[in-house]
Amino acid sequence: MGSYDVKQEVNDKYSLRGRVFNKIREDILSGKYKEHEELREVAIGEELGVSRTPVREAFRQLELEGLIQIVPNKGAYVTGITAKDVEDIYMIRSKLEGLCARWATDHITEEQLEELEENVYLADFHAQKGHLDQMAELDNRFHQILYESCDSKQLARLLVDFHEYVLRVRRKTLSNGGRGKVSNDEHRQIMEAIKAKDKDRAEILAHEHIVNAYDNMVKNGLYEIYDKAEPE
Amino acid sequence: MGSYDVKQEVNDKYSLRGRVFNKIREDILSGKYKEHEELREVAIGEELGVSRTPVREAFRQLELEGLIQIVPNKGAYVTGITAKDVEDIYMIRSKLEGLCARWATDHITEEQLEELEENVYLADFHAQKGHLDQMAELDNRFHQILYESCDSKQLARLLVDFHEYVLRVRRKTLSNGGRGKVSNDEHRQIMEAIKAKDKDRAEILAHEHIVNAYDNMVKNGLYEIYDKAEPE
DNA sequence: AATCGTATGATTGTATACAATAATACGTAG
DNA sequence: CTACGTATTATTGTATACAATCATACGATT
Repeated sequence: MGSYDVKQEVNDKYSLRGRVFNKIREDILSGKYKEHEELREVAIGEELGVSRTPVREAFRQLELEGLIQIVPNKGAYVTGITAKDVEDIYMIRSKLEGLCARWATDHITEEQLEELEENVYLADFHAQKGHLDQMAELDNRFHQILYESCDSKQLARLLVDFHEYVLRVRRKTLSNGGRGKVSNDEHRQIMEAIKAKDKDRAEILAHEHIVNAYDNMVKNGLYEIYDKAEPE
Repeated sequence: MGSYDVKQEVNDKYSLRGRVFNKIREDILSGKYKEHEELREVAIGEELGVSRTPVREAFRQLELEGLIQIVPNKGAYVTGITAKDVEDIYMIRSKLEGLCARWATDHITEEQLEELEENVYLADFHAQKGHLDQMAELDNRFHQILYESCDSKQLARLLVDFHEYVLRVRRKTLSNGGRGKVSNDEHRQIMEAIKAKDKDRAEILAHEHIVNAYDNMVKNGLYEIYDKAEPE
């Protein structure tokens, strides 16, 4: 029942092209390539040991994903994420995560629900111990389970994209200790709403969960590193 | 203020690559290439008078847009849209159109609001006359104005994508006379809510507008042409 | 007759060669 | 010294050549 691989069916990691794509993508997300940095086809090709062709194809896809911007006959540049972009994305995500939780309430399997419970309890433990890495891992997994159990390829694809996109920012915020516990409490409430088959409540809680995450981020001023204004 | 070109900034139509991409895309959307049809690089290249290279790059992008599916070393196939895909996309869109109307309420300019009013009145006229083509055109434009006036690149990009995606289906439903008038009445209500700066109402109305459009489509059984089951 | 294996052809994947465009540096004219 | 124009170089855009993979057909073997 409602469960398929949410991770990149497109661009299988084991083809050359897939590897090139994922590598460049990862390098942008991880911050190796800075904002507005120009990416040269030959340089990246040499680094990965391939010719320009696969690199160019990867560029076209990265452009569509919004990670780079290609200006014809000039070059490819890492897109700058503005503060407004971050806000917009979080607001959009909040709506979609709500919808996802609603649908998950209807379509989640026993196994998935159990993993969700387990996730919450485990995260509680790590929160007490202050294990930030495990917390981050469990947080990712929690949302991923929801994406898988909403039983919608379309929605899952969108949310996975946004989730990874937002990692560029979130990578900084999770090291901020305070919210870990609170965030997991919200996870628990969402999980319990789903368990109780209360779609409306699940949707509202999941929606608020993202809004809260954003508010927390803003409060801590964790995204000031990004452009205030539109990049040119 | 809040107004930039919502139409494909990516893939400028005037580069070769952009033209190739848009042409293939259009041919899929228009139904020239049927579902599950295999697209061969050389054949399409010859048809457009270009080599395989630009075609391949376009393919990679179309894959990411979800219009085709590339299986490594085999070929590119037009993706099948299932009935569930259509439903999911409409539900997702309904949420996002709601958000868009909310934001548009805050950021719309005088000029945009005026064009919105004009649009509604004009559409009323054409509805009475039964001018289906003009109705469709005005409907597109109505939503486009909202995308432009929501003042969010991120949201606008998503909605434009979905809107065009959904055209594959909608192309059939607009020829169905009944809803034209009702749809435009809903447009008017949305426009008036925005004019009155009532975000909550604008959001709800825009949301319901899409849900209604979907319900109408289902009622008329206009998407039975699509796969009932997952394509393989 | 059925099945397996091999050979052949078609198609995609990758690399390279060539063309077009843009950026830079330099030299000359004012 | 500045400004303009030209030459040079670097980089992208496109086409083509070659390699790898897959599908098909045919024939041999059981």
